[in-house]
Amino acid sequence: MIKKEKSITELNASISRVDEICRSNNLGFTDIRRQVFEIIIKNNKPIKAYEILDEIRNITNKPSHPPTVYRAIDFLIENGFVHKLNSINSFVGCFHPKTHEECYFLICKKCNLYQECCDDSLKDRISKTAVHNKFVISNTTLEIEGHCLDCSQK
Amino acid sequence: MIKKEKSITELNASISRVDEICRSNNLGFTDIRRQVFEIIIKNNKPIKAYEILDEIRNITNKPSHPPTVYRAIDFLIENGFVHKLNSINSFVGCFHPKTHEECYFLICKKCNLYQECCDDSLKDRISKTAVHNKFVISNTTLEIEGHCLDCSQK
DNA sequence: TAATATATGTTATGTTATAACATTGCAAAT
DNA sequence: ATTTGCAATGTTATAACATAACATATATTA
Ligand SMILES: [Zn+2]
Ligand SMILES: [Zn+2]
Ligand SMILES: [Zn+2]
Ligand SMILES: [Zn+2]
Repeated sequence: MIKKEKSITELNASISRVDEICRSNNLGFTDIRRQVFEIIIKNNKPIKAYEILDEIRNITNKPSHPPTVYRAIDFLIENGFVHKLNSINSFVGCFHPKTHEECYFLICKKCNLYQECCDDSLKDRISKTAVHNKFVISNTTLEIEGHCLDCSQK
Repeated sequence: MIKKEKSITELNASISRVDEICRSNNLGFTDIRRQVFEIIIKNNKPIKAYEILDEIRNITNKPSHPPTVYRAIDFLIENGFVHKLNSINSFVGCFHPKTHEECYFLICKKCNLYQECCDDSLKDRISKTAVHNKFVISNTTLEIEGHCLDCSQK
């Protein structure tokens, strides 16, 4: 059920969409930010900050440092283009930025593939829990780890 | 809605319950493990590993090292006595160990108080999402950050 | 041009967590 | 009673993750 691969078409669409959003919101989609976004979104699996850093170094053949990557990640997260998976200190691209506030995740421990699962009923249920506790949500981390269909059959 | 304080009675009950569970399951509730558990549960708020380490050093007046604390935490988490909050790299005591598999959390960003919110409807909704995606859950991180009633009124 | 703001480069360090190996203490087997 | 095995802890070192602080560059705009 978790898709094995995102197609080139999907990847390009994602990049274009972010490009478009940045243009129309006057956000500087600079070279570094674009590079980091592409590395994340093309990776297909959650990727770690220092892995991104390694790729940047390979691509540019210049010295790069952690703050460069973390700043780009911060920008991408702030604007909803990328999510952080707190349970595994890794980052994933968002395939539907700006369409909702929160994204929830299924993460396969075996093959590392993940899927955003943002159904409204889940969102509603979380809202209700908050309301019931008179709690005002600012952000939600929902990360479901386990095994995808393929991996649980093996 | 988030309770300000756990009473001494509640704390003692928690410690006794863990003691009991360990005894009846032949788990070694050693001095260090007990100390770490007490520090966590008495703290009332999420506590960080190195804060625990500091407390241990204060209590014992002996050199202590990170692995000591992390090993104790691992033991406590494995047995459901303590939870890790991945979104803030902190640890909290569980006030109803062994009564269910997963615990979900409301965490106030302002006053740092937290609450376990393990209602079945939320659990069911997460299960359904997993089933719908043919996904077998091994563990779930659900951490809702925001403001509690008191803090959102200020 | 000068002033301002935004982004990036660079060095250093802070924070969180674990690997690897030595030592201790206790209990079962010989 | 000694040896063996095992679980827990001690200790050193380092890995992995993240940010502070300040310098430099680049682009807008007053
Ligand atoms: Zn998303
Ligand atoms: Zn899988
Ligand atoms: Zn719990
Ligand atoms: Zn609060």
